[in-house]
Amino acid sequence: MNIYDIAQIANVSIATVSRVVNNSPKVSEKTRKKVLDIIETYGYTPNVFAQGLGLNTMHTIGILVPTIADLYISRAVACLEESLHEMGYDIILGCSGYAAKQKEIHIEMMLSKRIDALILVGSTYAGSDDETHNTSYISKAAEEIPVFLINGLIEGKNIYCNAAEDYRASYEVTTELIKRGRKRIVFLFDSRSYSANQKKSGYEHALLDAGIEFVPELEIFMKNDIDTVRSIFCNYDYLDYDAVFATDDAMAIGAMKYLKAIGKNIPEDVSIVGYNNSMFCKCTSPELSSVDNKVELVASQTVKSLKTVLGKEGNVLHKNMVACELVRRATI
Amino acid sequence: MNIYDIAQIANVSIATVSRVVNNSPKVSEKTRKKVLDIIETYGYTPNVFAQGLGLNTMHTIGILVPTIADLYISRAVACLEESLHEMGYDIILGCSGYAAKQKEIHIEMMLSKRIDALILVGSTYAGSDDETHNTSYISKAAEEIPVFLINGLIEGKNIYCNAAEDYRASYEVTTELIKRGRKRIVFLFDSRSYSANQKKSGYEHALLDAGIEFVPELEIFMKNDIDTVRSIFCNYDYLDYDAVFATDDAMAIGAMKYLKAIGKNIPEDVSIVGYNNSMFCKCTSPELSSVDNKVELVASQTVKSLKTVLGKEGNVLHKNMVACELVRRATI
DNA sequence: TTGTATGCGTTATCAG
DNA sequence: CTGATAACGCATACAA
Repeated sequence: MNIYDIAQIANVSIATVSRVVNNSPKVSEKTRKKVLDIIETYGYTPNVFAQGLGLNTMHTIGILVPTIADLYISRAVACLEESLHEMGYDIILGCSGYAAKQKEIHIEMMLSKRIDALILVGSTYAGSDDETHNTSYISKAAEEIPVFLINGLIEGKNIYCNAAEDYRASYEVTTELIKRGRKRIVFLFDSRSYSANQKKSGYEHALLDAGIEFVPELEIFMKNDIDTVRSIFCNYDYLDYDAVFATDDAMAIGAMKYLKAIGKNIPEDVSIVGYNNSMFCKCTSPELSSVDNKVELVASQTVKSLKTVLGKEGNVLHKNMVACELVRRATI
Repeated sequence: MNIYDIAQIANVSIATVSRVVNNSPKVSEKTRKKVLDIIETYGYTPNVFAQGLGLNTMHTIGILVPTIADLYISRAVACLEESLHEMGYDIILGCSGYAAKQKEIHIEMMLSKRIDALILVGSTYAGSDDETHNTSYISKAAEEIPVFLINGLIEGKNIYCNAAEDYRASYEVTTELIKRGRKRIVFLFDSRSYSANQKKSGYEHALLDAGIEFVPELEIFMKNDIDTVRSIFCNYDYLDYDAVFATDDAMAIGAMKYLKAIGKNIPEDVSIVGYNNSMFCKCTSPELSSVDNKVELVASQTVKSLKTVLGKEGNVLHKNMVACELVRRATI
């Protein structure tokens, strides 16, 4: 069933049918109704490929994530999908992992699908997880369609960034720990991504400003996995720390489990703060204090930017930051 | 840059370019190389819309989920995406929520995008979450393309089901609890979906077979949310239970938090078992015992089915079950 | 092995 | 307000 069939049955031209389908105002009510009825009874749906061929768009947004099996990312995608769906867009989802090569391949695949815009979720797309440290493939994509980063920052035309103020949040958390008398704060991180660097920097500056000695050994790079962290944490007893601040909740929980296992009291002996304010925080006892980096807010701001960019209505800030908030539970 | 441009530059016909692009064997090596070089230098990419128009496919698979912000579902999608991407498919993701109306709308939107197959993740698509109890919209979709259910069971042509053996798992868990001396086992569930029903049935039959009285009040329907469960659980003290078996980890954790708060010892006073074996299990203390329903396995089996159905190679079982496994941690 | 011609189902332009 | 017709870019049957 195509537009010709409908036209023939309705005794009109395909142009008229097309107008009816596309809600063109220049169709008489009578004709419109007649055509609409026939479309209804015969169950006609326009062929998106043919539409796409002419319009060069299929009303589709690409969302690329390192992995969807991550609480922070999946929340972001959930939020994005909801708004975009309401706007009539479909989502093409890609999970690229963290390797540059696969990121490029995925973006290329999406571009070839003629998406209307690309959303990159996670700071891995703005950072230096791999040796190349190269984000030129993103700039290249931005030559064809607008690119939106969530929690990443890349300069460039047609690239729009929405991110949490991780530097500030990290600075404030560290400052609060210091105010509470903590002097040897372990900083756990699992990547060299843009946001990880921001967090690290905030941590370091807070120490500096408070006149606390910065001990490089206290910054520990490790895998973001509860069991891994827990099992290797015994290697760091010698550090004699009184607080742990992690760039992700899972690492904080791994540390907490180790500390509890060796009989430490949380937070009396060691304060612990995680990041992302994920559901995990509610599972532990004591419940984990964590930085809420406002995924939903960042996501909805991203959609807002996207809307105005695609609608060509007015200007859009290249960079859009949202404030985080430390959620104090029982580990601080 | 289209096929005509390339043809002109290479001094061949568009047919030849097309053949080169599609790896047709009937092109001389010399011509192939020449065309390939030009394609490379000019950065030509076939227009998927034009391809789709002729072939009526864009090599795209639709994945519909109630929500992607769920650990079980996002793991399933992660697994699906990986395999499908390798096979050259792109993913169109939809988050429908649990209401029938939205499910239908989403499926319709996907069908209009001419996806090659539809994967429905979660038993909500096979159950009776809403009054209508109607899955005819799925059968209708199956008239156009193959539909694959993950953790759902619907009879019908062109519908293929892959699910965990929830009935058996639930039966076995309940039996194990009984063997350990538990007699009043609370069963927590949050939906009337297919798999929830299976679990409930397994629970009931295990009681029956063990000669334990089945107490309807012990089957409690509630929202699948840690805080909610925790806060309403005080209403059930009168039930005098000695075990809690939940159809999702979050509910189990909510119950556990309440029990710990009122001073119960886990598992001495009350045994607790969750479902899905999610990351949450690792966060609690004591760590939560939970049924591993093998998401990754179910997902990869689904992809396998999809592959043979789309490849029209041989028969595919309409129903494919995989065994679960109780992961014993510290709450049982 | 290569080229020609046609169809795929729309949208858009232009003329009526 | 309506209709005829030309793109849109590719795959493919058929011809050479």
